[in-house]
Amino acid sequence: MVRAFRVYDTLAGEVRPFVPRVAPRIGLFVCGVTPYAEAHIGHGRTAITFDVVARALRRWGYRVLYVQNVTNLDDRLIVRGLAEGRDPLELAEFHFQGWLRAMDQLEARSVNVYPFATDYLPEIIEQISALLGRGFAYAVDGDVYYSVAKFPDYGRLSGQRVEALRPGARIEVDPKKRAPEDFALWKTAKPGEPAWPSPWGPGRPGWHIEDTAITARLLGNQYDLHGGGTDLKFPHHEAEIAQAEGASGQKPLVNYWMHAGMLQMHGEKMAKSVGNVIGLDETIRRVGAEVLRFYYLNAHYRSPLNYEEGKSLEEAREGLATLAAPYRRLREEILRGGLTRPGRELPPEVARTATALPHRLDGILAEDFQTREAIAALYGWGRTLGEWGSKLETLSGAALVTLGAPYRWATEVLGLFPERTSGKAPPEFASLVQVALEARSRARARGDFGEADHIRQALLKAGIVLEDHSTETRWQWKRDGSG
RNA sequence: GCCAAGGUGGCAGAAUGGUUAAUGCGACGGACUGCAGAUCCGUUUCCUGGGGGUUCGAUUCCCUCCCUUGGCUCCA
Repeated sequence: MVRAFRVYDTLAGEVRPFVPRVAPRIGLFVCGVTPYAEAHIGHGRTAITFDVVARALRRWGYRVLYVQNVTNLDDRLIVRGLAEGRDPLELAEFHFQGWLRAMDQLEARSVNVYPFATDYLPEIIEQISALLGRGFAYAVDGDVYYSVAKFPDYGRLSGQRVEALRPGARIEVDPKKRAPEDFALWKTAKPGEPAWPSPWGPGRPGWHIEDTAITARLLGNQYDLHGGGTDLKFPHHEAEIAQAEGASGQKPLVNYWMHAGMLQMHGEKMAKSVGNVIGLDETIRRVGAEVLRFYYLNAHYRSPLNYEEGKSLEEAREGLATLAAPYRRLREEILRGGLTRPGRELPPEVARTATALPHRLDGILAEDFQTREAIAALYGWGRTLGEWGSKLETLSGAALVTLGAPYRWATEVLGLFPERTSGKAPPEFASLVQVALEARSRARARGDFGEADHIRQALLKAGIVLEDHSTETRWQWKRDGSG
């Protein structure tokens, strides 16, 4: 019924078979963004990683509930809001809408619920109360902290020993804490800050507690799969385990932990704090969402991916173009003749390969989501398809559809080659281009290549790329003049 | 300092206890073209950080050293 697969579990430190708690259902939670500013391409990488995970699981017959939280209240939002004279909640909403638009362009629509932290205040307060009641937390003048010493497993996920930590290495230690490793569950509001009522006075939740309050409500005290960037392993995910298992008394919180590798910028982590970020929106505008998506998937999700300005995405664009070209041709052929077009059938072995390849690709992804391996295999098929070249015209509609099967797999699982091409020109535009092409053909026929090249150049400036073939000239609409 | 993940061709980046270590980019040659591009064919045989060990055989497993990246309490 459902396909078996294996995944690298951070807690186990190895690739192991995935067993859902209640097959075929899988509860998936991924730490989402804090929308205090425009997202960068590092955030995009994590989102695409888990988008493919969710797509693959669904294809394999699992019923996935994919939850990605939105931290719409936090210190950075407050600081930013104050600086810009905007309400932090409104600021969060604004940037979250931008995030959603980017996700839509990137074909990442697999999230079922984007819960906002502020919609789960009752659950958060309930969980903090439970932790206080069970002795895992303590209150100090309106703040509530988790006492890490009460939770012996703390540090298991990241392999850290609490004694070996260096307090204050990056963040200064809050003097109200009993121990430097303790973390805030509830924070008193300072004047002018957004605040919610609580048994400990008006304030707001700490960062870690929102996730476990949300998952307890939506996915239960225990669930299957938790994802996020590796930078969240410690302390965020350790804190989640400590909170949830402490509050519910049930363990483990999750059965599998997946962590996506960092996107690096010239060998350094891309982060606002480092000041080396490249915006998600501007990148999508510049190279197109599909190129960016391909760039992410052309590496293993756990490996660090090094971004080189002026090189990485340009290389990805070339690589994607090579892979996409034969499929574009195939699609044009299908559109021209339709599915019912008569013609030759495929040689049996070609048909067999085309039909079997998607299953082989599933097998590759079922081994810890090796998207790069799958893409490598697709290139092989692309070459086969390319060899058919002009012979495509002789094939039946059904044969053409069969040839496209591996690419349709890529659309379904990897989200590449979307049917909806944003660079599609409207019909009236197309007929204008056609007029120009006819003029150029006449010029070429009479040997006036100066005029022919002039037309070609003029069209190129408008973003139209021509390809002369033996019997016709095809054209393609590029997103921008640079491509 | 401690913990974690890595070091593979010109570059990016896979995989595996065993025939020529994938794939892409780039480069070069050829076909096609008025030219170019796109596409197709071919070439790019000397690539697994250093040093030990286990093994018939190591890039893979073990030890050690060096280097890079991430984390060390509100970073995806």
